[in-house]
Amino acid sequence: MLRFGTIFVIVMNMNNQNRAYSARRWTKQRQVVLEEIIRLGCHPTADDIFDAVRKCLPKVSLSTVYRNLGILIEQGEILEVHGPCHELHYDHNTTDHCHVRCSVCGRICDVDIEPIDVKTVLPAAASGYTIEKVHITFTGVCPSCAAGEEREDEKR
Amino acid sequence: MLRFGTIFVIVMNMNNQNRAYSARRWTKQRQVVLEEIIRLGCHPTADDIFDAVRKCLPKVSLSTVYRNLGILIEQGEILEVHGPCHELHYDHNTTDHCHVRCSVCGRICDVDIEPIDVKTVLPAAASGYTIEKVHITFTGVCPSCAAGEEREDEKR
DNA sequence: GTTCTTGCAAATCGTTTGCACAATA
DNA sequence: TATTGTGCAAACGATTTGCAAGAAC
Repeated sequence: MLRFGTIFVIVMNMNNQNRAYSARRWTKQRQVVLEEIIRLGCHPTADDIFDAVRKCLPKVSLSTVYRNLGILIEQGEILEVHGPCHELHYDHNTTDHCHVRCSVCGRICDVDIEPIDVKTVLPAAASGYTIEKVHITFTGVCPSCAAGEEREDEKR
Repeated sequence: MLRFGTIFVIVMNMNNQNRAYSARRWTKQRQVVLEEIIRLGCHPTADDIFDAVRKCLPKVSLSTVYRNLGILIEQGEILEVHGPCHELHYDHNTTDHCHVRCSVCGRICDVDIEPIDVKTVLPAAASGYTIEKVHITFTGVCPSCAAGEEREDEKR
């Protein structure tokens, strides 16, 4: 899926034949979804976000959370991150950065390294490709799991 | 999920209380699944593999394909790769390598670059983490889609 | 007042599981 | 012959969609 950042409003309405433009309304639900992603920090799943949002807005529905996640992604406010399982995680840090995924607890954290200079590896890498993005994800054991790894492993 | 390569036989039977060991049988279905992944090349999905296998074995079921994909992963014969959508792709190239994902056609290809020297970025990257793996995925437009991109885009 | 957004329920998609029968070692 | 693997159907979890009522502009 291509992402267009802030020009989403045009993309969003490609099958809305009669109108060239459709404005988004800023709703309480969307605001709380975004706030909770930021507050929760370490890359929550849709379900984590749903639980958090429900504390503010008890009547919110899961589909509203999903719809707003989609909108926030298109607006470039958040990013999708693939977790170790088959669920997506959401990240409010939209700058270029990498992720570390703990293979024990499954938590995903940001890595603030100097982005590897992709241009130096690209020509050999993918001849003919026009590269738009690079995703780098490390998998390993986080400090807290390393400290108590036996215990963590026994739990599963 | 941790992978243990060829020692899977022990891991596989953790809840098979009475036996310490369980041998895998080499079935026609498993063989064809592996053959088709190799033949199809460019990282097929479970469904692609199912379609291909069905041409050899018309009565095969999708669950058999999934079960054998799981077994082949545990045996270290193939790898899972996250695609652009919510489906998994499978890769018979189990050496260290990167992927390029075309944002137009969605195809995933291998990138044979000299793996970036992870050790040089690691200490700063994830202090305290014991890194086991690095996944690098490029997103871009492949040569064939770049040539006919307008047409491809119109199709959707 | 228009039309975007919501909440609900039902649908969908990819994947997994339970079970009786078939195949492998 | 013992036990693994299969095919089928039904279950599953994550996500999406249709629709009528509600909210934003």
